[in-house]
Amino acid sequence: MEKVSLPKGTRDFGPAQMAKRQFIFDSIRKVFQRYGFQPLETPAMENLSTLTGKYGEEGDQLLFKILNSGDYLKDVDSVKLATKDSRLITNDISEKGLRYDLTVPFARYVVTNRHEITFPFKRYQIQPVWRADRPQKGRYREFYQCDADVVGTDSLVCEAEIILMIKDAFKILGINDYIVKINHRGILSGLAEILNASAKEGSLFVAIDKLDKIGEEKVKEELRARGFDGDLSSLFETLNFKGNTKQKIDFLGQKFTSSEKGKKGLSDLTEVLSLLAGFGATDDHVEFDVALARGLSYYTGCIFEVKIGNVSIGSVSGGGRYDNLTAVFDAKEKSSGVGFSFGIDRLYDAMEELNIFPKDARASSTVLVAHLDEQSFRHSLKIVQGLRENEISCEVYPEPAKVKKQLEYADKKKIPFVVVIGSEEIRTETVTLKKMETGNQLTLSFPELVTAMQLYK
RNA sequence: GUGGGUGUAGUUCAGUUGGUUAGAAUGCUAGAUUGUGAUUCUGGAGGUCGUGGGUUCGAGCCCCAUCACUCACCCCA
Repeated sequence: MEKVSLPKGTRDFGPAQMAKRQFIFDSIRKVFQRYGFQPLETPAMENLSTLTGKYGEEGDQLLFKILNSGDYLKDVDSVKLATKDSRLITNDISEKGLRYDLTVPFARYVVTNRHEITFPFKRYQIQPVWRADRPQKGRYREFYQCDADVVGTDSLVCEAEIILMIKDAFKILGINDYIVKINHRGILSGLAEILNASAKEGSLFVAIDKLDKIGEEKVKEELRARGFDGDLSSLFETLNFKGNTKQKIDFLGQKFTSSEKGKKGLSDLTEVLSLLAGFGATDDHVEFDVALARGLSYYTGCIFEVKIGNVSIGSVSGGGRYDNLTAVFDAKEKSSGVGFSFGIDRLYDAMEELNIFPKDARASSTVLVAHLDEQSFRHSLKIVQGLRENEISCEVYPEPAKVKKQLEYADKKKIPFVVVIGSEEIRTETVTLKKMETGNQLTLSFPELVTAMQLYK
């Protein structure tokens, strides 16, 4: 057994995986830029005070904390230390933590740089985040998020554009079977009002969010366990209502006659769909799901979640509108924001499961130049350089070796073409080009080789 | 934090009620083929059976502990 290993929940990405990952990164980056978002990067670590308290009690426990440098125990109160309760001394020995998501560092950035920022500010950010929870399928301790957020406008155009960006990205990635679920925090509040349960919204939402996963009976059980003992039939009548988005909105309109929050939610949704139509887009793949609940501690408006069909992976993207994210850093700062995030690692897992990565998601050379002896090795250097001048990625086998060995190398690295140089080729000023896939080979002049390779590209 | 499952060759896994020298596939390596890979044939290397203890004449197999990995719950991308 190897003694060296990786921390739990972290992974290496070899060349084959990186080619696929970069295909996803590039596709998403392209979409973000197409919609006018600008790149931003923030440090891997933030002050712990920036991070704590933003993700709920559960989230605080999942933060990776960084031990202070130096003799960090020296000044810790000896009474506290004697309790052996590590939570009591966390703040004394750690003042930095790894970021848990990209939204909070973004809010911190907006507050720190507000004088330089032109609002509405649209930024995208593709960086790793870290969570100290127990890894399982589709869940890692280090993973990438690809966030796009707009801060400083209430316009529902942003919501509509989020839907458009998700559709665009999935089109480029070749994912056809997916659902963009949309709901509104106001609609959830409306449901709670009808049940006279506004005081314990949180546990209501967490329970109904599991509806499609565990079923109606289990949700009822959980609700009763959480103290909802009244009549639940109206709630489930609403949750189970079948129909298209417009029918759902009409149906809820009758329920929400007395709920201002509910009505606001419905009018926002209606407007988002209307704007979507204004862009000339359909609402294909978009589903209004009354049971969708997420990010309860900070979302205030529309909420989104994206699921891919026929894969065992949870949601691959999510987002929503938060009215007061920056207010947690500065009470005077109340910029409304809206954004969403792609989970790259889950997209990767889903695409791998569906086997839909393009065949040419490859990052190796197009051509390997092989040689037979010292003289042809020298000659092959000129060939390689000539190919590079024509922007064809290629490499020369770096030492004398049997042709067999050089071809095996090309085969293993999935290099599609090999140019063989020997005394015959030098004498006639030609090259022998072999296509690895078929084994066919032909004799070409150098300009013909360049043309052939450019056509292939 | 709670609960299941699995640890045997580089990798994926067999291994009978406990019985002598622990196997296969694949990969690696050398050759058949001194200008041709992937396909074919022949040979070779590679294992402290996760670790520590116990039961037994005898343990890969049974018992205990421990570690690692993995799946699920809570929560989340």
